[in-house]
Amino acid sequence: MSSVATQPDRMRPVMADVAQRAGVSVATVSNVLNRPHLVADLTRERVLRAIEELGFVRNRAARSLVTGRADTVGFVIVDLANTFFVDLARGVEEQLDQQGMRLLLANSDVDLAKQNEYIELFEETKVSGVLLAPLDAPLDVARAARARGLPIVHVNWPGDDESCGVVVDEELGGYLAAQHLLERGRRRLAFAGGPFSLSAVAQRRTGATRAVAEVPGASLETIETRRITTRGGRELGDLLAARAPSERPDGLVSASDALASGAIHAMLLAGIRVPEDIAVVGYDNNHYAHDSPVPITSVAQPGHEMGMIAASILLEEMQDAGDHAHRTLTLRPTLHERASSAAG
Amino acid sequence: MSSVATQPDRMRPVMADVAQRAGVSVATVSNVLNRPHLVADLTRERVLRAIEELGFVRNRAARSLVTGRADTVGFVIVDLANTFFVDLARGVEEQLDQQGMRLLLANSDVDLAKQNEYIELFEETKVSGVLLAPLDAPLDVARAARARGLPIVHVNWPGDDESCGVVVDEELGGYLAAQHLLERGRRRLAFAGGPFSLSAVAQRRTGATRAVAEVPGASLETIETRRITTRGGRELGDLLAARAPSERPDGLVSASDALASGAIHAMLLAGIRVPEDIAVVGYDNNHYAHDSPVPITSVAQPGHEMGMIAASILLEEMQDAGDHAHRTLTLRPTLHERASSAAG
DNA sequence: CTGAAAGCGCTTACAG
DNA sequence: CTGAAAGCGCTTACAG
Repeated sequence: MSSVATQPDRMRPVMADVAQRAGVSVATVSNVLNRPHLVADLTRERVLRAIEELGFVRNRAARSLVTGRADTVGFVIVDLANTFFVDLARGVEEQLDQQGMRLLLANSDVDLAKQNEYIELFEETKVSGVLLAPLDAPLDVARAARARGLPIVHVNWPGDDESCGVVVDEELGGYLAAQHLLERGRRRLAFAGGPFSLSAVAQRRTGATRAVAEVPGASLETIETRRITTRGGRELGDLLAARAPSERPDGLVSASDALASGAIHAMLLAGIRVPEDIAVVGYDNNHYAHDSPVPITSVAQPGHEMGMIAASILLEEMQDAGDHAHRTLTLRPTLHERASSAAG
Repeated sequence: MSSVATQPDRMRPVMADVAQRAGVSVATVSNVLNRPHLVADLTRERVLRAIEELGFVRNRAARSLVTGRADTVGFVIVDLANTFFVDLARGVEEQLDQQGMRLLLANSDVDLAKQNEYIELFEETKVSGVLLAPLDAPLDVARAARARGLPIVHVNWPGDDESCGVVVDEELGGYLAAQHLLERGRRRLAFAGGPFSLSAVAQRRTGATRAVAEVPGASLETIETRRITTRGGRELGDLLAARAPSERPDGLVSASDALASGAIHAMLLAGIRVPEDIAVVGYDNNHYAHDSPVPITSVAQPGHEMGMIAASILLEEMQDAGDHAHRTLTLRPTLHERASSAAG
């Protein structure tokens, strides 16, 4: 620009610079990097030294332009603030690592526009595949990208005719929670959570209903809450405390640990004993379950395992694009027993 | 491979395909995408239609190979399970969005090897800059990448002669916490946290010491814990409960909310009242602070703001590589008052 | 307003 | 074992 532009552009060295310094061709430099066994020992050492001295870093853009492949996978995550998804990401990374693939993350933050932008970014970047933990909304952008040949696997969301998915059996989770309380002798159960427009919450409730139907004399009432946070839980606890003791359930299935934690807190303050008066089961098995004044029995979703499985399905799909049969894998949640539902 | 490979390779369309279909040259297709004003209306429409019909997606690798630029920034994060860093990422993304830049995340998971791998991955991918929230360990890989011309800004870590950083004043945070307790009339303070090899913990302690030194008759004891988790907190609470009441502090500065939450839990179980017997201040202002049986007064770090600032410094560094003066920006933490330190 | 051509930094047959 | 050459999919001066 300026007339006295003496400042040399700090040029990042490229393969040609390495080749020149080592006194070989670029093909040989490339071979040292990609098929070192083809190169004579002394040549290889010379090239390696030149790379070292120059601080050469290979340009992946150029590399993958030629090979048509990338060793990177993208993961679009609906809500990183939820540690369940961080567990998922860890599982994915562990599986990918074993295949020498790298993982890049994007947080869509429960925003459909962002989710779509990140899917497109990954597609343009030519990652070799995408993992998508979507929000509860239409997936047409993902579908279009898939139609163009980008392998996409759904995580925490079912697949369809043209894609795979890995989910946890939410219905079973609700069933296990209610069944556990019934086994403990509880008969007047309540299921709390909401809004029921969230499919996971609705399915958990369905499971609880099924368990109760199997036991004569048992009943289930439904309490729809506005949210499944600790605040929602405190409102729930206050609501139960305001009832006459005979009108209260003796077992509570809560759609989240946060909700359970808030409810327990409010009930303890009101003099209701947990588990003696009301036994409680939470959902998610996260820190709320451990750190509540009364440790909470909880349904755990296998996040890490789910991530590993989703990653291996994606790898499979990336390899044999031809004869791959799409499927949805459903994992089983497990119940972790703690004080909040101890035998009364 | 097989002899009857009749299955046509599902070819992703490239610019040449679009050009052919639209009856123009690839240069014109490129112009439609990059400088649409140079192209006649009718031609542009024809090209756009061809793009649409073919489902053409631009190859970023090829693009950035030519331009030498990328519109992507990478963020290497030490621990995504800590919501503070998720807040940070949100701030970064917001700032980047305004400049039309995209953000890719990588979780180093408190693992130095991973941190280094991701820095190198981003460098090879030719992102235009990197944000690094590092672990408490040597940064030579980052330094080397910077020396090769990759702009890197430290987040939650100070800069040095050749790099910028954005940090929170940890010393001030410790000072504010202790000062608050002193103002509430507490005189026998304790600072709990650890290990002190973590510089943030050590600095918070230094701040608490300074506040206590300003008040005649006030004392501060230090309790080094093995970790700053809720479990560490319960051990801490048990330890305090085991002492004779006269030997206990009347104010506790805790290096994290998790630690404070665990300690409060254990103390309540032991019949120690919070805040009457011991007032408590936590650190981080995360969910533990809100959701504890006794809501916890806490020192908040401005994660979102920090992310925005770090991103704008990086953008600045990416633009004028020449006359950029490296600096470290220090943000002030704030105290959020809750029941755990209410006036006794 | 449009196109032919060069070139970004690599990898990969193919000769030698 | 090594190198010359073609080409991956784009963008950008430069002619016309």
